[in-house]
Amino acid sequence: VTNSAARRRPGRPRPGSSTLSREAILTAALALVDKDGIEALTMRKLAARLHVDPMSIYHHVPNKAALISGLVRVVFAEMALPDPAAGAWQERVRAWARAYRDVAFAHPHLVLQIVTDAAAASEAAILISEPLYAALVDAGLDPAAVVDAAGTLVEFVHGYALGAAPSPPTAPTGDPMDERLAAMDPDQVPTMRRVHAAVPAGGGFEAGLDIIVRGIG
Amino acid sequence: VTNSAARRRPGRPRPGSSTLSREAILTAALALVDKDGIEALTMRKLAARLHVDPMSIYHHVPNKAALISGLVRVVFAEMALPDPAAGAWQERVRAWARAYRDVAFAHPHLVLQIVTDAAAASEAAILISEPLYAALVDAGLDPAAVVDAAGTLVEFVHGYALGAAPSPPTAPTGDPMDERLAAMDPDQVPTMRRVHAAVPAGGGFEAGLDIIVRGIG
DNA sequence: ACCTGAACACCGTTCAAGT
DNA sequence: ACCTGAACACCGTTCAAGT
Repeated sequence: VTNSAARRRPGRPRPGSSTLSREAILTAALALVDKDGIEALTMRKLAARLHVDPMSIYHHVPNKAALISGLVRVVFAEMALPDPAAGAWQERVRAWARAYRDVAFAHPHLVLQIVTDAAAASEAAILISEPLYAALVDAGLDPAAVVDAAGTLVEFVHGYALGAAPSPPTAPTGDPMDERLAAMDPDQVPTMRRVHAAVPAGGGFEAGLDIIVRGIG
Repeated sequence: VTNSAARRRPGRPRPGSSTLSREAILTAALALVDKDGIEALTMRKLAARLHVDPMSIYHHVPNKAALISGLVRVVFAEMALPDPAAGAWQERVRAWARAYRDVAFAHPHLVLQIVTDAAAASEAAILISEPLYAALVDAGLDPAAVVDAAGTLVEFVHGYALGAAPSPPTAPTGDPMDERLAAMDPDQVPTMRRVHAAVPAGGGFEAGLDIIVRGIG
């Protein structure tokens, strides 16, 4: 799918020779991001990977922002939708949330973009929500409650995925929460110290699902 | 707090003349970010604002990542903690969530950093959580339930704040959800169309709080 | 000790030139 | 039509030099 690295010459490629395409660009970009992180996604590095002049990319993608939102679109399209009508609504809601979380987890270096572009994102992002809405309607909720429940769940998944993602380049490589807590004046955070001493970790994603599903019903 | 713009000369500043400081740098950086967004925060632009050579900043801040995490720290320290023991636990939890959300809303261009750095962040981020933990303990929850409830709430606020924040530079300027939904094949998203036709907007933040508080109790 | 300026190794993107 | 390469206007950061 790339031009020959050995002899790269200007001009329209001869017919039959492999040609650059939007799809090839997106595939290579996603591989680059998955391997080396979003900050490694550079028009120049991407071009090198495709054995192409950096500027060639601009004939298939208007700019870098469009490239990244194209990646988000690809990732959404990959989401494995859970079986639409299997089991009680509670379990369908849970299955949907796990599937959505797994979209983000499948591309940890892209979580930030997935989460922040989701609203403005593609058809794919909307398509994905249909089974969630269906499960909530089957729960007997009225339309307003469906919208609220879906929004709450989505925002929880977003927050969770972001927290579990690898830190962005700007983030400080902080001590784990427990160490930091241990170093603080106990009088300032008495409840937190007591609670965290008893239960260091917490139930994570599933515990959050339990709370939200219970709050919906 | 800045050196004279008119005649900027090398060498140690004469005693008495105003001097660069970490605090002055953070203040100027936060003002810059609040006004023009995070992508406008450049060591060079920041230096220009301080009437200083770009490299002078590096004597007070090790690098740009540390500068940004310093901003997050400043913002957390600004959080107005709700009155610790006022009212029922439900209302205290709600008040805490609103206060935390408002930290993010006070600096919309910094939401991404606030949300992603929160875990690894400062003492301030931990201090802030104490009243939430206290309210949840007063609700009669055991330690494991406290950790789970706090985590769920925080992740919801993170997701919500991120969704409400101004789009990052990479995000596509998407059509609003409703337009996009209207343009899609009705057979693909029947439930969503029906629900959104009845209730376009949803209850937003407060609706989410209702669901989570109910799920906790 | 603290600030400066040139320099290095990068960026995204425009534009004219190739075939 | 599609790819190229030089060029422009930026970046963050190192390093030696100033006082």
